[in-house]
Amino acid sequence: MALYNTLTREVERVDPILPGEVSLYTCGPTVYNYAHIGNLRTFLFQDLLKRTLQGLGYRVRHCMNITDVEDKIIRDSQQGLPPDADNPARHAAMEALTARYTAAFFEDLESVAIPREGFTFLPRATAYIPQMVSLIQRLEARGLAYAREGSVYFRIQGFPEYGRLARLDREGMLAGASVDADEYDRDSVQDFVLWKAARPGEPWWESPWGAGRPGWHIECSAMGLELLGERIDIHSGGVDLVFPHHENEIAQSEGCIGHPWVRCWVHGEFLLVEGQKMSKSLGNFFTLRDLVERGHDPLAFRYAILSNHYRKLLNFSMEGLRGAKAALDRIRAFRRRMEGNGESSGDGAWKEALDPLGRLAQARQAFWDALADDLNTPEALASLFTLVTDLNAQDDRLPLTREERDRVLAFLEEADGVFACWPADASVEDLEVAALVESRRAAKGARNWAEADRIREQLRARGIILEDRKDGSTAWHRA
RNA sequence: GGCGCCGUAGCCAAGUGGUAAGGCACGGGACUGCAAAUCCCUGAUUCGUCGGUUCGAUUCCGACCGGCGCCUCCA
Repeated sequence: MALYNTLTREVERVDPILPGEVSLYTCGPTVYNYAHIGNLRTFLFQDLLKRTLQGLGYRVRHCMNITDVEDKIIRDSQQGLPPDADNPARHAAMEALTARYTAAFFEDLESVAIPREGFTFLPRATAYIPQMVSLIQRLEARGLAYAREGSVYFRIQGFPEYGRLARLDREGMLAGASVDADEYDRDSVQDFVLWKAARPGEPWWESPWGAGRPGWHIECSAMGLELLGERIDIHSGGVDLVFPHHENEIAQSEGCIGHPWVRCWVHGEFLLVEGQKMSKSLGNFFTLRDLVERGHDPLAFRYAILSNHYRKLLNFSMEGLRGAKAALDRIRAFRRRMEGNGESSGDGAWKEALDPLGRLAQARQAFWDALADDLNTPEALASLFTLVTDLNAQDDRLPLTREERDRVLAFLEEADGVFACWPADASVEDLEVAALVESRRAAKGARNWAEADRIREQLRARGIILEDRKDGSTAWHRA
């Protein structure tokens, strides 16, 4: 497995610290609203990374944080509370908001085939306040943190490595800095906050520095160190987290433990919508729920995202989403075909007979090689599609044997372990559909085409597409 | 100003110092009661532009044009 490491700006082999096991920390959501499709792209990329590692035989210990304390959460949750509301009431209001959006978040993940059970740890920031306090104290003891008026800051000057991940030089940072240096009294404007003193109207926790709440970056350091340890194989997030979030995580964590923390930093690119950055004012802001309301298949969205390389800017469009659905349908149709027993039309020119199992082995190799090479999904899918084309052609003339079909199905299942877009149809609740198909068969037998078409249309209206076969049988699938 | 990314057929997109994968859409044909699915055929003499290195560059170097990101809200 090779990945592009932001730290070195090169594609590097991943050599896990423990043989056969990869520790993976991914930056999760801030739960103050529904996730938008850009957020989802990042989570899908992380899911792809995990599934690929698993497909290549690694066990993965995956930790994703849930950020449930943060400025926007506080802003939105405290509205409507009386000015004199006490701290327990403020916490309760905050938890009500975050519980609601956390639940919505996992619903969204489920519908794009990211199961909650796939995570080893899903820590909420507010459950790790003691660990954060302890981490800050250790930084204080090492002279890397200092308190000012109830807040605590990280001293950049004490950490020479600062800026390495984002490749920022301190002079440049100073020049470009646009900070409200008045708000807090810091030694240097570049110093960032580890612990924020409570302000009126905010929920707070007790701490050695008085009432306050954690800074944004400290949670990931505290939870990562606590749950995955002092040496982590891979840490990932969206590109926008490179600076300052991950840079600051490195400073905090390594400043504390005194040695390198994460081997490989991996970042997923952003999503544009119709050529522009998503924003509510441009009217191109979408949540997954918006797409589903418009009748789109959530798995088509998953496919649309995964069929582009994670390090490239992806220009999302409805046209692209429809294209993704069409491409996906081709794979799904192929799967159904392999589940059946084959029907040869037996004539027509074609390329040449091929050895199905040999061809399959070749495609399988190419598929995994592509994924192992920095998650090259476009190439992996290309190998899958050429297999589909070749075997369709072969099956048209010389039906594959049952054993060959089963071997192909096993590979499709294996590939779906990563893409999770063409699962086996598990729905059997449609005895009704079967009954209608049967009565249509009778109508066809009587050459009553009008009735046959009427039933076809009736089913189509319910999203069921019929496929008449040469042997007189009729297969069906959902649109 | 600093750091960095991208520009390949109508759209999406992989890729390599040796002559352009794959998907969607389009068109023609086969098959079909009609469909659906599938198959066959068809599309860049060319990889933003201009130079350079080379026997040879889309791939390396330089300049330019165009689009974009980060430089303490942000997936």
